[in-house]
Amino acid sequence: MVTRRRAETRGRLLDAALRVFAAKGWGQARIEEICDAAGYTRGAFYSNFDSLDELFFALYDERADLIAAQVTDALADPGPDLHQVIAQVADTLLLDRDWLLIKTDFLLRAARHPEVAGRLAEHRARLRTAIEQRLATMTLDIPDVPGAARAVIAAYDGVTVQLLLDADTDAARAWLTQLLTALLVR
Amino acid sequence: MVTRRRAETRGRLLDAALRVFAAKGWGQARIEEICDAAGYTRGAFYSNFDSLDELFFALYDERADLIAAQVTDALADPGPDLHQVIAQVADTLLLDRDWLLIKTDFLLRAARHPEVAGRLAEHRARLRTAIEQRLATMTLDIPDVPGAARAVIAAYDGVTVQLLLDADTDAARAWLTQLLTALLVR
DNA sequence: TGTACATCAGTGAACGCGCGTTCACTGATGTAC
DNA sequence: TGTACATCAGTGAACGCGCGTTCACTGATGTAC
Repeated sequence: MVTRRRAETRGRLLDAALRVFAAKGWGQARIEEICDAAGYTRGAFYSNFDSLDELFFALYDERADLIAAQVTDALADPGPDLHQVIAQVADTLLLDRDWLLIKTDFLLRAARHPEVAGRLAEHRARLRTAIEQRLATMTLDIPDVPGAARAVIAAYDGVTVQLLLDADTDAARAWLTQLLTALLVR
Repeated sequence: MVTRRRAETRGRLLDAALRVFAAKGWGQARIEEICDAAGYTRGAFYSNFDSLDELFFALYDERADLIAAQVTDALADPGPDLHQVIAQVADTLLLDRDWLLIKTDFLLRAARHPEVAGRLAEHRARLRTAIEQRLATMTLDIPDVPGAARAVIAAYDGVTVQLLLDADTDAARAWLTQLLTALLVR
């Protein structure tokens, strides 16, 4: 049984980790820094996690679930208009620059350590499936739905790079909307 | 004056750094590991560079110049056919997974440390300009050339993510070709 | 071309700091009566 | 609801390893004659 105190400590450590990992990046984030940010000493960390990697993975899983749920949610709304759907996707995917930073750190880990790649692949597959299902129910004819879904993901990844560089979320959303329109509206 | 010996050592350290940085990533690459890979001891490193960052930046600048020159070169060839140009761009940009890994490390550094972002922005601007110039001379009418060039970059970035994950260069090229065709051929 | 000398480039042992990890401890939390 | 006790969660000092950095050194390279 997990006591309330324990769950709270774990939660605060995860929240602090999100901020510290986003700011410093995996490999530069220090255990003590995360504990400080969460208001604990290092022992609290070792009482809840075996290693920074475990914390990083827990954090990734937690946020990936959250994002996937948000996207699925946004897409479940049966808006009849493709432009509306595109705007929804753009808004939902580009919410949080901190998450994009962490996700990119994770991408690099997956690229360098194939045994880690599964987690990321799964998350991407979930997003892709949600998008596919939405595209399939559009009134518009999309000849190659799986291809179109992959194109949406590629556009998202491409715009992510730009957003990481210029930190202009509004511009990124407009840009993603424009790209998706070009890709999906023939 | 830089002696031949010195230039060779520097070159070997840069070559070794490319491999080690690609394999381990910035932040995990150790000075000793790079020196070992280059066939030197740590003193050689300190005789040629002040810090790992300086080496990393030197490496980035060197490769960025090389890639920019290759792209400019490939695009200078006045192939009359858009499809041909697209294939050339796809082949030239997705040559070297090691470079993509390092570039993505650099992207994250730039995202977290704006004072570093200039170098990357400059490199991207060079690529974009080369693409713009090529698109402008096409016989086809492209209504928004700067926008199309940015779309090419976004597609490249998006496909890069996929290539980092699955390490399938051929698939990535085919995929980039397909995306560029969808974006440029209306 | 050969020799002698000066300078330079890379060596590798030594030092020390940052940080991960451990552990005896204490105050907080939950349970039994 | 109050008290006594047991267990648990987080504390923080201490340890030690990995690795960045220094520096006295030596063999390599280049120059002068």
